[in-house]
Amino acid sequence: MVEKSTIYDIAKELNISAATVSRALNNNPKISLATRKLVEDTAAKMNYKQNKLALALRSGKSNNVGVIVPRIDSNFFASVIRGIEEELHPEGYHVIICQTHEDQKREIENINTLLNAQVDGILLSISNTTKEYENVIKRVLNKNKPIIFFDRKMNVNGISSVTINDYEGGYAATKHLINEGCKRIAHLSGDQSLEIYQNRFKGYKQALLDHGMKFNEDYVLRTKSSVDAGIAAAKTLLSLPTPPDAIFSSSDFAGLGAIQELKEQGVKIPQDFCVVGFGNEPFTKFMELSISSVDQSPLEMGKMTAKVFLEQINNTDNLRIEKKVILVPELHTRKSSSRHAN
Amino acid sequence: MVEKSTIYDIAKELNISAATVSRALNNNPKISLATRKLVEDTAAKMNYKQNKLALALRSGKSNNVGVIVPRIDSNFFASVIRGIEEELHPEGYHVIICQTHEDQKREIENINTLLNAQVDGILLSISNTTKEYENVIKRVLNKNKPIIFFDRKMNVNGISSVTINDYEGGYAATKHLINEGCKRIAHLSGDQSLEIYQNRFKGYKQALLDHGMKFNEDYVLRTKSSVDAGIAAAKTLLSLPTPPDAIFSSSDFAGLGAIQELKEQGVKIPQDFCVVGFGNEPFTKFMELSISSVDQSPLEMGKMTAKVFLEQINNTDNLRIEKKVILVPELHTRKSSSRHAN
DNA sequence: CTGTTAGCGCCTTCAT
DNA sequence: ATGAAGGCGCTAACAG
Repeated sequence: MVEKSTIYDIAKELNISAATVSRALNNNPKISLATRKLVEDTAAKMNYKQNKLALALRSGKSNNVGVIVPRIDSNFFASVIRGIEEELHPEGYHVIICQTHEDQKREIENINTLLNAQVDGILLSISNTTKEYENVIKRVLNKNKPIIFFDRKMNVNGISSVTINDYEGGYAATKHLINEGCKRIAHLSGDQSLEIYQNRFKGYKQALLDHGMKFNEDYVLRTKSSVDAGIAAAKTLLSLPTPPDAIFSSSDFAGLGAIQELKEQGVKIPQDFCVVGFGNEPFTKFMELSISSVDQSPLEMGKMTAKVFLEQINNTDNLRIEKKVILVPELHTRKSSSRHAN
Repeated sequence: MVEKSTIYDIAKELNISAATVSRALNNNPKISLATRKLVEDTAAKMNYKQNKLALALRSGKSNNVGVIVPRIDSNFFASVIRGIEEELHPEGYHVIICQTHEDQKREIENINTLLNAQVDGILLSISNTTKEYENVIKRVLNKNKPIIFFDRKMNVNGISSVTINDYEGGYAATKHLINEGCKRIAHLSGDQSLEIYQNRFKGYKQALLDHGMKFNEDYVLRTKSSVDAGIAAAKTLLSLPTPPDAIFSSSDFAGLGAIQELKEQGVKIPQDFCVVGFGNEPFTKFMELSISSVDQSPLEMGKMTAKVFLEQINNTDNLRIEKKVILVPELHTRKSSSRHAN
């Protein structure tokens, strides 16, 4: 058994040309049934496997797609990637993963490396927004390779994106708290340089105003997405002269931290204080005091992102498509905010 | 600005040969400083980027590594992949992700696709064990490409693996329960066709015997790794004539389900019943009644797997190395099994 | 229906 | 110090 065989090896074996072998293997119609059969059998016998690298070099198509995320070990991003992979796999594409760790330098570096590796497209959730960054993005566009944002996007002309309606998510969460009778709703607002957090904040604010409630700056705390940040935030809020009676957290982790601190201080949830998070992390459902949260349907988002990429790559007319897909978030109400019968 | 340039474009621009350009760009010592500088500047000006695909075809080295996992959206596998990526990225390798969904057919298919894509190695956590499968694995070995198992391995000659000591994990968890005073310890044992679950089971059994406790077949339930399976298992156990007073679950999810059912039936944890899980999923720590669990240090496992791969690939002598790395599991005791002061 | 040729972009002998 | 040539493995255009 030969360890590695090329179409040339098969050709030599059969005393025919490599081109014929190639044609036979690729189901080219103008090949006699006899030779096709012969070639196929010999290929199998010699354990021939097509070298996709050579094919890629020749065709200019690698069938690889780069995916860039801040980190992969978060339920959200892992699920998005799962969706992407599941949608792309049947189409013969491979997914190459890169992490940025929220570091913009690494993000730009990753984009360049992926381009050098000749990926057919890049799907990414940005870490940051600057002018320099925008230029790099545009360079990708110039190469005529699809680049698609998911979740964390940036407004650049000609670039498609798949996001959820964060505004609506923030609005729904806040409205729900209002319906539960909460009067002073605080907000843990995340990194405001990112659109997603801006929009959750806007939704929160608008919901307050639409329901005749006063917007209070003191109730808005900029927090990181971590349990500790949530604990700290709750401490701050509870020490206010007039503490709030509810929190809409833009992050489940911060929400969890807040709940821990509230309990620590003997605050009764949901009777005296309600909490809603964002992200629908698995743990929100598992807790004894389950946490209400806004679901971002990451699997769906991944699949949709992949679909937009496929549309774009299969778009033979040369016109550039710009598609903005906005998924609808879904509020899952759980114990942490359910005062009425459940 | 040219959209795409090759060394030939640079050569033409400077009226020199492509070979010289290549040499200059690759820091070949026998190039005059003048031309090198010239080439570098022009390359920058023309926005030249090396085509890694061509390089890969020529050198037979793609700098891609395939990683095959049952699924990516579990904390464990996502963390392992993170570790792999972090270790491999600085070395210039890319990580290509494939999911099997525990389907052996897809696993074999994935291996073949990765080989055709000319990856430099394959890191995988197997889904299943059959003779056919073993043959495919051997075929990879014959190609002289490193293949490394992590977590879920299979004993094949010449293949390295990185695992944790599941036996020890099971032993420690069980011993801990004994120390807490539990007398009738049950075990939710997972898919016994996989080594990891076999070993956790063995550790459990041996711990019982070593401490003069009786091993009771009725207390061992084969369960899937899911909350529902845990609920069902708890129901079964509680309906026994002599129900157990503790559970060592080979899965955190099943452990969680069991806890939910125990509470449902009014059993007091940890006073009347202790539970220890396996995997140290994030939620085990977050619960109000936090769940004791055995940590598998997935990040470490990923990094170690990558290191073993690098060792193997950089091993110039042709001798085949077989390395079995076994990480030490760490029991995190939490409320679900802490009767004594915490 | 099949063979010949050429080229994707790169690097590396072998010359000079 | 540089150039010319060939080949990694594949397919598509051009011949017949």
